[in-house]
Amino acid sequence: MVTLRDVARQAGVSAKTVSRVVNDDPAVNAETRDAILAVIRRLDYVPDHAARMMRAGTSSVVGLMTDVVATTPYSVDIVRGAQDSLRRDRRTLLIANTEGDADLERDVWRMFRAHKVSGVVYATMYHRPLDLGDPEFGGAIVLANCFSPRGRFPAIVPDDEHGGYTQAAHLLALGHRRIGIVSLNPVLRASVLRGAGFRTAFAEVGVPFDPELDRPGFVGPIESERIVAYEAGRDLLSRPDRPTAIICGNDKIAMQIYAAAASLGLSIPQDLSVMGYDDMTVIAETLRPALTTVGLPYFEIGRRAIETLSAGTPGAKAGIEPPVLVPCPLVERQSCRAIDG
Amino acid sequence: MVTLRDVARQAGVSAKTVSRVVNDDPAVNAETRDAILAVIRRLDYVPDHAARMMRAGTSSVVGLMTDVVATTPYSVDIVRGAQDSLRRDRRTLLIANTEGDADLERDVWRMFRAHKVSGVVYATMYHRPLDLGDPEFGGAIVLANCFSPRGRFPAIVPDDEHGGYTQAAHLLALGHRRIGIVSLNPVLRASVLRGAGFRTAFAEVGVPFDPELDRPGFVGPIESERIVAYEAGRDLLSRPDRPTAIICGNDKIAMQIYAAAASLGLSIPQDLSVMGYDDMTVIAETLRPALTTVGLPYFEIGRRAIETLSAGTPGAKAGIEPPVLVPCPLVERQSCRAIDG
DNA sequence: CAGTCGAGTGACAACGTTGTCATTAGCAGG
DNA sequence: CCTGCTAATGACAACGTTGTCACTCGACTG
Repeated sequence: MVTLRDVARQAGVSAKTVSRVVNDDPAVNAETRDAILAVIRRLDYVPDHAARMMRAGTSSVVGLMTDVVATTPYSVDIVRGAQDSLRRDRRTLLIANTEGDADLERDVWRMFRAHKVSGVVYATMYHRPLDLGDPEFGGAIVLANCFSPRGRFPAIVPDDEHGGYTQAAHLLALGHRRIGIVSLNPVLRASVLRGAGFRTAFAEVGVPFDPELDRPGFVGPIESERIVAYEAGRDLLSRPDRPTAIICGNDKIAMQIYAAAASLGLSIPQDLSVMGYDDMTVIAETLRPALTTVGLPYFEIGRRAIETLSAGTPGAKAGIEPPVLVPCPLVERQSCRAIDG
Repeated sequence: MVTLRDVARQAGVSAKTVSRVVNDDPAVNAETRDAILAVIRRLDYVPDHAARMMRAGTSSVVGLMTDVVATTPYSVDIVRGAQDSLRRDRRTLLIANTEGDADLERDVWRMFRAHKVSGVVYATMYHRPLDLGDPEFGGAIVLANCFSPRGRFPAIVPDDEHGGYTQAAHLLALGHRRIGIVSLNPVLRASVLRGAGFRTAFAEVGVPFDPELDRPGFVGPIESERIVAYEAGRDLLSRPDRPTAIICGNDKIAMQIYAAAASLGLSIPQDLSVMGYDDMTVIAETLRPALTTVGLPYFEIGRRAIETLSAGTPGAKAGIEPPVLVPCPLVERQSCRAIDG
């Protein structure tokens, strides 16, 4: 292994001078610097992270803790977003997931302490409140896709309310007035927020919100919920005054609405416009016609989480700060069209 | 920060003795050990990773390098599998992705060296050959979901050939004889291997392989390919001698086959059995009827990769060793049924 | 009883880096 | 010429841990 001293010996300078060059200390003669850089390249010297970390008392590694990665496949974009942001200053990501186990979580905090990570992002795989307890962690903590009830930690979450508004507003702008809703499990925060968004949009154009047209697409306790969007869709679409558009709680629901429409001989978007949520490309781009939907900005959430960390919130905040809301963009494809006449 | 010396002082012993306790060295008096453990718990002492790493010259961290995480959402299960295996010996995962950029990849190798990772898993997001060049990395390297052309590194890959065999054999066992195929982009290795699997299964029951019934579901260069499974499906299903079952290259293709069948008034599984591949639960469990498919064992691949690392292959192997094949299990749901008569 | 052994423990150095402080040379101002 | 200054560099210690070696103290062997 090539060390600072090896480089120093080869370059005929002291270790400290090499250290200065490595750390971009301006107090080094230009010629000396060039000579040392040449030796570094020749020997392919890489500074030892362990030694730096020991001296510095902190490391260039950021911890990422997740609950369950499996549930929504695209939520890993939080990880990609975080990495994208870290790469710029050559920092890296130490990842651990807790699988929802409290003991494991405590171990992970300990491990993060052992590694002297400079900060921790706690990311959940669906948007929810999170009580972090007291992690006894010295560095900064940022929540991604979740938020602490009393606002103790900075949090970055998707703007579900505005996302719901976007769904409804787009269909209303296309002239739809009878709009069905097949929503997420109502226990989910996202479901509640989006509902509020619908209502705002409906109210803005003076369309009454008809509870008859609002059905849950999932039933049962979360984690073991069952999707019933197909039945809900058939039900809505069999009504004499069937809706001309359906807002879905996610793209899976939309997928079943497509099937329900097909089973009743209805074509999308001629007879029915469908609006999804999540922008799971696997579904949205594969459906025929491709699905117009609202995206979950996971990548951006991950990126912002790291930036918030770097901005340096030292430890838990005493005051209450509301979560940062990241907008959910409309992704237009072919499943919505303007209503005739 | 609580150090070994703090614990030692509190317990009235030397630092070395505490070190022994922390490292499960048996040469410590039982009472001394208990006393020290009590102090450790009381002070919540966590051994400093940096210092250990510096002494040891290696760390308990394993590097995971990926090309592009985004493409297939479930391939992140490789990460989960790896973590599952690492957790047992309290090791952790340092993750970096290269986004396919060679410069970035070189940086990542350097970073891994700086961190003295004990080994590296290189995971690709679809099954493909990978030429690693000469990473100048001292530790063990294992490939996951990819393999080096000359077998220089141990590799763990899905057994696509047997997966293809499984798809065909299951339908043949149900009595199907006219079986259509809508396959992956033929440039993919998986596509070739599975094709060989089909042929074996067909040959075993003496059914001729009809190239007329074999259509690509994707066209165009990879990364910008276009899915045409819907058209391929309608085409196959409009034939006078239409197949009674269709084998799909993945679950997205299956999804379009469902749509194609619906557009022609055919019901699944009464009129047509459909067999997927990948077991993307988002699709397979949401389709009506739920999709019978073959799973990609990403979790297991990740787990085995770590185990292979731990088994300790020191550096690159000179000899050629074939990749380890992990079976792709049949996941039965409701989209295939026995043929009448 | 002297010598040997093993169990238990501690002193000390070393890992690679960087902060602190000291040192040198060169130069401007008095 | 001396003082005070800056730019450039180096000597040294310290970060927290653990391997090496040495030590003590009973117990056992011959």
